[in-house]
Amino acid sequence: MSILIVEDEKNIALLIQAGLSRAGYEWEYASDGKIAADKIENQDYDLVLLDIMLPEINGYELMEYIEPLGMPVIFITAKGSTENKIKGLRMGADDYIVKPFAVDEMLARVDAVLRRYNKGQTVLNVHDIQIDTNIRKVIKGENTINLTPMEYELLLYLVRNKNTALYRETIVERVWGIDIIGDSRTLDLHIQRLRKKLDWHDYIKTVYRVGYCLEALP
Amino acid sequence: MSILIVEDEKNIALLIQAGLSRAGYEWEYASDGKIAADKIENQDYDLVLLDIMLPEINGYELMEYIEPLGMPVIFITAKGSTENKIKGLRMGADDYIVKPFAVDEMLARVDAVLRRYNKGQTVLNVHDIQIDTNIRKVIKGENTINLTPMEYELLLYLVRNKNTALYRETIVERVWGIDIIGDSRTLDLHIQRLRKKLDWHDYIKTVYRVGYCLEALP
DNA sequence: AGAGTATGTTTACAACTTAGATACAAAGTG
DNA sequence: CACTTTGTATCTAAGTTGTAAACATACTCT
Repeated sequence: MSILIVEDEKNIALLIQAGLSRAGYEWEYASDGKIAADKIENQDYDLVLLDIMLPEINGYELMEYIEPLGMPVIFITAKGSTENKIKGLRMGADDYIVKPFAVDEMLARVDAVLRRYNKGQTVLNVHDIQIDTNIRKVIKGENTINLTPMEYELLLYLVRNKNTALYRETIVERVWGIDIIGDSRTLDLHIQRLRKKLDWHDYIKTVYRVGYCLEALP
Repeated sequence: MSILIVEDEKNIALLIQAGLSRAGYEWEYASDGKIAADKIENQDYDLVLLDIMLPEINGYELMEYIEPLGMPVIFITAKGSTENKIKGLRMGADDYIVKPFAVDEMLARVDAVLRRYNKGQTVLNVHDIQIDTNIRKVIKGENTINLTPMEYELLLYLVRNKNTALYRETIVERVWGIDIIGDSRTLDLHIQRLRKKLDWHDYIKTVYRVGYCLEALP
């Protein structure tokens, strides 16, 4: 699952990148329209996140180029520019996000569009639980398990990277955001809470000096 | 299956046309009310997409003309003009779309209206209530529940997106119109009022830090 | 093997964020 | 003008999340 980010503002690009990584998506990055066009020419992406305001080649021109390829596009627009939204949607975009946006909301839209194109999975089954990403619900047998937002994100990250030993630093970076400083027991704590709530003491292994690993059948 | 688009803004007309074509519908286009009236006189359409703000003959006048013919109408209105929405629906429109809109949302409504007419179904059943979208009436058991316009629209949005965790921002944007600023308890308040009136405390779930989700059987 | 150290687990709690409740004011309607 | 609808302000309740500290376990090295 590969997503192309086309965005000239570095900060926003970083924000998006962190979010996508956290959700377990692969991504590539183009800081302007030219680079984007090159990349698209050489590779298929499952989705393009496209800022409208770009130097060199602007978003609309790029969209004309993308549209015939049938790649889904979510475009990013500044607040209030209703005209832009209409123009973008008219040109075949699948959805839009208004800057500034919450990362989680962006992820929800990404999920929705991918789902629509049958590229995304709504329900994940791991061991004895079911995760419905549509309603952010975790079900074990008959019971719904109440996870807090952070717990849910962490679980999702583990599940999407199951059978991989994940470094603590990586997990923290991907789940919490970019820079969390130094040593902290926060991750451990959340792992404990997950193990307890899911009764997954056997499945979430600690890998000494590395981090954690969710073991599950592929 | 033929749809008439009545819309004076070229951009939006193009947007609609592209969407309908993509979804495999035939369509014709009228850029003002006069042309539309002519076309309707000469041919039956399965659905009319009607902009309210038109030069010459406005949307309401045209609606009076269409209504006795029994053609389904979805009208298109600018953001926020709740008044227009209500007036349009009172005059017999089947649904409305707020500009600017996502193409997929429009297609969903088109599908819904056509389906409704084919099967003669104007009623949505969710849990213990019935929503008659033709007359904007909500019935629970024996009793009619009096919802205010905003409550009704919020309910409809929830019902149309049931079993999906919806972000507060998305709900506000799609139900109220586009740009509502910052933090506000307005949505919460309306959710509370809905829960109370429908006695749906169990069905409308709050998803902490995300928004709300209407749980219902698919 | 066993002491010593590094690393992970557990518990309790305080700070913080978010949602709900209530009252009320503004705006629109008949 | 009475009445409904809708949104804001404000307070309260509830839920979440990270820190600290005590405790337990795993590893290392002699």
